Amino acid sequence: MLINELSKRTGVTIHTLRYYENLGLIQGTTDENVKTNNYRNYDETVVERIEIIKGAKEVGFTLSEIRELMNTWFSSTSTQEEVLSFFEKKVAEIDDKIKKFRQIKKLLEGVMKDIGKGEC
Amino acid sequence: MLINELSKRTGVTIHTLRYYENLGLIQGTTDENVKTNNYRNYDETVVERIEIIKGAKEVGFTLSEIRELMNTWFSSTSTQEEVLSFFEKKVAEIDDKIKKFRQIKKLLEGVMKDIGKGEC
DNA sequence: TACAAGTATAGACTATACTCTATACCTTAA
DNA sequence: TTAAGGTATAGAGTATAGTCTATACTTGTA
Repeated sequence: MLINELSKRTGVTIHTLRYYENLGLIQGTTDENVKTNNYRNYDETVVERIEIIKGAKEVGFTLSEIRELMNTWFSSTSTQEEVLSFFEKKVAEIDDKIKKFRQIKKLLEGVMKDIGKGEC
Repeated sequence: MLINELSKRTGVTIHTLRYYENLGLIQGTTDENVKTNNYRNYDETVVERIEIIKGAKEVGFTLSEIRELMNTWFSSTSTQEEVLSFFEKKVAEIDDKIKKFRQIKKLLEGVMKDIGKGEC
């Protein structure tokens, strides 16, 4: 698919998709048979990558962290140990964030309970 | 305490503290008896507010969301219903983020398991 | 009293993640 | 074939959240 369809499929604007492509987060392929243009084609794996990007962004990863994560994921130059330790680090970070979320949530719910009782 | 001590107590730089004060996230008081300067004093409640800011930032709230949250929290102009619905909305957002974190974590752990088995 | 260190204010600068504009070229349907 | 709409590239502009610099005034200690 071309960039327009990719944009519609993912809900990400064309501008942002090009921005991601410049950063190396996604990669389209040009058709070797067509020499007249430089139109890039994007397949289903690109759609998947964008879904990963969207999810990872929502939970607080920066674009460069996401690039690092995906490069590690899809790379064959890293050793198993490198990949494992990178992912373990990320999982630990996620656990930490979940813990912080729970604390804030508890705090908010505590205040809500007090309000309900008219103690505020 | 003055801004230097506040900075040391909270681990937030003086520059950032002034930035927060400009945004209305914290508020120091000037001593009425001292007319020669405009030095601001910060009490323990300011330290607490900064701890709230730090926590909320870590779980992905923007500074303006935090300001809104704290204004609602400390305000007496909002009705109970307003405060409750604001907090309920935030708790729902947190639940959503925790869910997303779990998904990403599961994804990462799935890959790690595959790597462990040598399936990658 | 001199001077180093602290404080306040304003404004410039930076990084991240877009978002938009200009320009130019390509494709396709009427 | 021409005009509308799609695509690529470069670069400018925006918002958020700092971070730094310059300037000027204040305070406390030697």
